[in-house]
Amino acid sequence: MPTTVTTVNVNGLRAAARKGFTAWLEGTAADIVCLQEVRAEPDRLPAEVREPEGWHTVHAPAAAKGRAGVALYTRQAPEAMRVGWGSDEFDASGRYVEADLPGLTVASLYLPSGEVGTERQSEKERFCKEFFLYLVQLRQRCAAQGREAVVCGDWNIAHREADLKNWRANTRNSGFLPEERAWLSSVFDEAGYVDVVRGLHPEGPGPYSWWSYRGKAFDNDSGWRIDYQVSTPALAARATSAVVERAATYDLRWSDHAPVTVTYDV
Amino acid sequence: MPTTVTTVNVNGLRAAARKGFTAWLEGTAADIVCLQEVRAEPDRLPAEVREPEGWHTVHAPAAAKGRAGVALYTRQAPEAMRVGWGSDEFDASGRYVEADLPGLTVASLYLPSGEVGTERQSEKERFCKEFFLYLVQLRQRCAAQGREAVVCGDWNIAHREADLKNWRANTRNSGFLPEERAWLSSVFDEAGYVDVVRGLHPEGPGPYSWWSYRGKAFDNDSGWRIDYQVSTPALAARATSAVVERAATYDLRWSDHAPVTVTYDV
DNA sequence: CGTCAAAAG
DNA sequence: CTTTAGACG
Repeated sequence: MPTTVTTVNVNGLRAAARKGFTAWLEGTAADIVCLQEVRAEPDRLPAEVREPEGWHTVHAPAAAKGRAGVALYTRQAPEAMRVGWGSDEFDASGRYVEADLPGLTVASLYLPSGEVGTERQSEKERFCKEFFLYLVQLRQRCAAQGREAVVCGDWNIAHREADLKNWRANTRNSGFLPEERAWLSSVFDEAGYVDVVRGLHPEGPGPYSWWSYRGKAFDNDSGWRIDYQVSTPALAARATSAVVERAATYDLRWSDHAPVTVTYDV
Repeated sequence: MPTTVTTVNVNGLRAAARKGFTAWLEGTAADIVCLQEVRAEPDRLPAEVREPEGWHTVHAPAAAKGRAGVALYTRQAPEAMRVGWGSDEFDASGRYVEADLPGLTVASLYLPSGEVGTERQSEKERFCKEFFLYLVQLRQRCAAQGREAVVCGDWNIAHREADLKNWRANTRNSGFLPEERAWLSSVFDEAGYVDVVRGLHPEGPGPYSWWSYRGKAFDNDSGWRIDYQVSTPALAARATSAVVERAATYDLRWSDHAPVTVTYDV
C-alpha cells in the first residue's frame, strides 16, 4: 500500500493559500503533507486552510507572531503528536512537530536559516547540535517500537556541490558552509538516516527545491536543494518515486520553495 | 479659454499608479492636477509617475517616510512654487504646496485627519488655526497681484449635513465636529473663499468624494464630501462644471477618494 | 523580492 | 480595509 509524503516551505500560509496552495492541496495525491514557515497563529488562518475537509491537522506556531511555524496535515488521524523535542530554547520556536501514524513517525522541521558572523548563525549551530542528539534518540525509539521515521522539511543546508547551482560562490555563505555540510553528513553517516530524494536521484545537479525571490533566480534555475525527506534506512529502501513539483512559470509559484514529494511502498 | 483643475487624494501614489492612476492621468483632460497623500519620496516613485511626459511636477514630500506628501502636476510650467506657508510646525509635513501660473495661484492641501481625544486632533486644530491666517494672507497677496487663487485638496472636514451620508452618527467624530464645521464656515464667510463644487451643485446629498475602505461604504455610497476646491470669488464665478469622478465599481477604484474636477472659464 | 506586524488613516 | 516602513529571510 503506497503512502505519499510531501514537504513544502510555504513562506506564509496565508499568502500561499491566496496564490494557489489551496488548489494544490485539493489536487494532491499525498497522504501526508509537512508544512514549514506557516507564519500565522492557527486562529488567523481561514478555517478551510487551518483544517481542510478530509485532513487531520497539527499546528505548531512560533511564540513570536508571524515567524516560522510548522504543521502536519494527514489524511489519517495521528495516534500521537509532539511539538518540539524537549528543548528549552527551541520547543516554542515553531520549528519541529512530529506525529505517529501506524508504523510511521513523520516530522515537519524548519531548521533556522543563518547568516555568517551574526547571532542567527550561532542559533543555527545550537539548533543543529541539539537536534542531532534528538535524531539519535528518535532512531532508537522508533527501532524499539518497530516504527519507521521520516523527518521532512527545510533543513536550510545544501549537502553537496550538486545541491546548489553556484556552489563555488557560496562556500562562505550560510547554507553551504563546510561545517554545516559536515553536520548534515553526520546525520546520514553517524545517526544513520538516508537522504531519500538523493537516493532515488543519485545524479545532480538538483533537483533544487528553493529559488530566491531576488533577481532572476527562478528563471535561471539558480536554486538550492535544502528541503529533504530524511528517513530511516528501511523506509528509504521502500521509496519508489521522488519529484520536486517545480512550478511551470514564475507567476504560478505560491512559495519560493517547491513541494518535494516521495511515494513509499509500505 | 477653459482651465480644468482636478484634485484627488491618491492614498499612496505607488499603489494608485499600479491600480489605475497612470491610466487615469493619461486620459484626463485636466490642465492642473493636485495630489494628496503621495506617501513616497520622489526618488521612490517610478519616473513615469514622478514626472510624466507632458507635465511639470512639483513634489512636497513629508519629512516622515511613507506619510502625507502633496504634489502639483501642471501642463504649463509654473512661474513660482512654494512648499508650506512659513510654518515652523507644518512646512515639512508634506501638507501644502502652491504654484503660480499666469493669473492663478493653485495649491494642493492635505489637512490632517484627526481623532477625537488624541494628540492628532490637537494637531488638526493647530493646523487649522495657522492655516486660516495664511488663507487670509493668500487672498490679500493675490488681490494685490491681480491673481485668482484656488486651494484644492483633502480638507478632512465635511461642512454641512448634506456633505456626508450619516451625519447624525458622526456629530462627535473628527471630520464633522461642530468646531471643525464652524472653522470651515469661517474660511468661506470670514476669509472670503468659495466652495466651488457646492456652488455648482447647491443640492445635496453629496457629491461625496471619499468612501472608507472599511465595510461596504463604497457599495452603500456611505461617503463624505471632504475634498474641495476652495477659490477666490471671481474664479468661482467662472466655474462652468464640477464633477466627482466616482469609479463605476469597487474594483475599478485606485484610491479611497475620487477625483474632483472643475472647469473654469478663464 | 516577498511575507508579516504595526502604525496610520 | 488599505498603505507604508521595517524586520526578516
